[in-house]
Amino acid sequence: MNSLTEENYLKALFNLADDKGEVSVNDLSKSLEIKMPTVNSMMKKLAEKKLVYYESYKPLRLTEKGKREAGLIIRKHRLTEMFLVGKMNFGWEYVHDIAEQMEHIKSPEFFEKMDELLGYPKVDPHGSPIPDKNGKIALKEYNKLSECQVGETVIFAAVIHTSSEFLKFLSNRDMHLGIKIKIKSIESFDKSMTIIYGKARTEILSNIVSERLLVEKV
Amino acid sequence: MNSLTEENYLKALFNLADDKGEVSVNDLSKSLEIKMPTVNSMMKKLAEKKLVYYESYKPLRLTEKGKREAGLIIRKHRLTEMFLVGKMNFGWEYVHDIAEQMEHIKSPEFFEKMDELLGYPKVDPHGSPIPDKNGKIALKEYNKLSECQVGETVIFAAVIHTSSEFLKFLSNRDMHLGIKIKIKSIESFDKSMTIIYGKARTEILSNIVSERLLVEKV
DNA sequence: CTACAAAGTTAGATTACACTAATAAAATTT
DNA sequence: AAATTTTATTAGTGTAATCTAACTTTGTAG
Repeated sequence: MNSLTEENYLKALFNLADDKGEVSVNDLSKSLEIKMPTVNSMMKKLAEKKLVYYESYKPLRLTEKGKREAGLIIRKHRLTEMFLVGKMNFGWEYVHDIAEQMEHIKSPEFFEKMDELLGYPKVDPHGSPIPDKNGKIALKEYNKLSECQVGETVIFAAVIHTSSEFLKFLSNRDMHLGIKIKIKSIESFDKSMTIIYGKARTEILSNIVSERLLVEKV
Repeated sequence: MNSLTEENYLKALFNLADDKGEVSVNDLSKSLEIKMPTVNSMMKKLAEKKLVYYESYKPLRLTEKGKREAGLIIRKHRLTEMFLVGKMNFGWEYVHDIAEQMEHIKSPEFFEKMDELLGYPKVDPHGSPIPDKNGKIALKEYNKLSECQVGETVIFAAVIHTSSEFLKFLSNRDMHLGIKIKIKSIESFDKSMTIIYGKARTEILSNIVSERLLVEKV
């Protein structure tokens, strides 16, 4: 059994992994706000437990076992978020901090029940996929809204780097997952984007915003 | 803010307190399965934090502040148990272990929402009172079934020392909170009790069992 | 009322997880 | 290619929460 601390390292490793699955000690240190020497020794410990491949001065990688355990923690986090929004009427901007604590609860039955009551959802309230019972995560073929062209119509599918302020910003403009968005124009000097959605509603989004919105092409 | 460990000591102190509010180091040690010297030093720490009155070789007592904080943890525990039974369809024998973990979650909004969704319940699924938002617990005037007389009719109101095996034992016999129980006879040699309840159902309960059932006189 | 047992305390060791300071390796800039 | 910066590691320290062993105080049984 892994400690709460170990679980937090595993989750951060999973979330920071690039396409090769590699993470630097430095990035992990910054993400967890824990100094590098502490991270370094924890990596040796996780390597002992066969959760991480560790070699001096090389990037870190989760083992299959590590990926599985991280995936299961993320599964608990995202199921909880879904439950809080779907069954307890929380707004999507309030659920992260609670899920951050609930994800460490040891009780397969509890999360099984949540999953069942929710009807086995595939994504969480922010559009992120929920890993399956083996910790496997389906990777979605989404595009950033910022990379779409003028004239395209897309479906708003997920948000990345979901701070509660940003989520409130979206809610205030009635921008919910699933809505259709048409790109009316893009300013060349700052890449700000004018979009149309809902009942002929128009908004101008800065590039900072459009980079955080993931969409599906129709 | 108290650590998870400190919270567990506070809760145990609250639950073990006798009518004077006194707890011995020894009892606390046994209850937590933590050796006496460890308990001893933790008591000094909690005394520093004004949560416990501590004097060498004297029984322990929670301060008002300590009682409040313990009560609030128990509130979270019992609200969770109620939620698991009432909103997630768990049997009453399965909820203790999950609540034991959830009671440490820091999020007033989460428990507020639970309370609201449950319609502000006064007792948990085992009949134990739920402390209010100030950690104050209403004390109930229940009697042990074992102390009732032949011929009396009482209402089953709560269980004490609720192990999951014992709760299953009761469920298997359709003995749920709120049912009427009539005492038909008591054997003098072992105090075993023959009762009638439900649809003219008869059962014989050992004294061990009847001591754990709390009832209200009608 | 003394002796022994039970309960409580003190002292010192251990483990997990964090830190700072110093050092070493790798990457980048000039 | 050398110098500099960034990243990574090692060594040593601190705190929280646990333990065992040894000692002290309190309560009780003869």
